[in-house]
Amino acid sequence: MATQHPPAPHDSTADDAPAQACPVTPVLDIVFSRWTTPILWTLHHYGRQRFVELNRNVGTITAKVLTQRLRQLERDGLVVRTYHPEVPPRVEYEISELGLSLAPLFAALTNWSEEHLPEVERARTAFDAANT
Amino acid sequence: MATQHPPAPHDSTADDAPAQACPVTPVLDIVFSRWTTPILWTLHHYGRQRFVELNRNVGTITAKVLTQRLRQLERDGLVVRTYHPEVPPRVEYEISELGLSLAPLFAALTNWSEEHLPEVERARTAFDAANT
DNA sequence: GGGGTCGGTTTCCTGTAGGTACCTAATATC
DNA sequence: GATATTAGGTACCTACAGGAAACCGACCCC
Repeated sequence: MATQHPPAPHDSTADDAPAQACPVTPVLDIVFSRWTTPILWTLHHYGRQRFVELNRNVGTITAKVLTQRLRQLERDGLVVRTYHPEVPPRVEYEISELGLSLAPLFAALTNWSEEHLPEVERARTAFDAANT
Repeated sequence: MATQHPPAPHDSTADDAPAQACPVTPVLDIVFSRWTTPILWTLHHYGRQRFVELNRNVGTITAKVLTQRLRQLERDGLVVRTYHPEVPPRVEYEISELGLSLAPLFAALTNWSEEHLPEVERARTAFDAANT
């Protein structure tokens, strides 16, 4: 599960600790593990949706992976799953209040993207040009 | 290289496009691909460092992966590599100005972490308790 | 001439994320 | 009775990221 970033947490004994102390690491596994941002974004953009809708609206994700990610997001309290025991079963997903609290973070992200992405682009072409 | 998030970019034709249009996706590959945050954090925390120092200061990363990530970060313009053609070669890495522009983003991240991580913790234990 | 240092590079090997395909229960429709 | 539907679950397989270890060149020390 915690395969995305450095291995062991740490007892946070201040300064001899290397980058495990990097304070953002745990958040990344929660919010920025693969597919989670597109899912959250889709839920935020289209509102509450059932499984198949979500499956269509998020890009090319397969049903298996979608359920995996949704379980994780549900476990972390970022999305709410409501199951209706009807005859063709109906399940709806929506963003939780905790999930909505990520909004400023996403805003900061898009903001940085708008301001600095072209600069990254330029750096890349310059780098590639320098290494013929 | 772009293995972390949804497949193809998109010509951004507004509304029929699904989650590829998620505006944060490209930034994630740049800033939040594996090991990049610990590296950036270490460079920011300890200042300019040479390769072996960095290798020690970032947690358990291997030299191979460290060079890969540093190349990527250099190419994206987030770190600056200075090579001194001395006898035991000396190479120093430091955060670029563009890299420093990520500071508010990291701040937002740590801020969210401090405010909401316990809530995630609670959600997890509640979820695990509900699924005996 | 043997060993050490620095900044990598190369080769080999493995774990695992993720894809494909097929299965289910319960009903409704044809 | 055949077929479709929903929300997944399961088995199998593959690709690739990343770890381990050996190697390198140019010089220094001993």
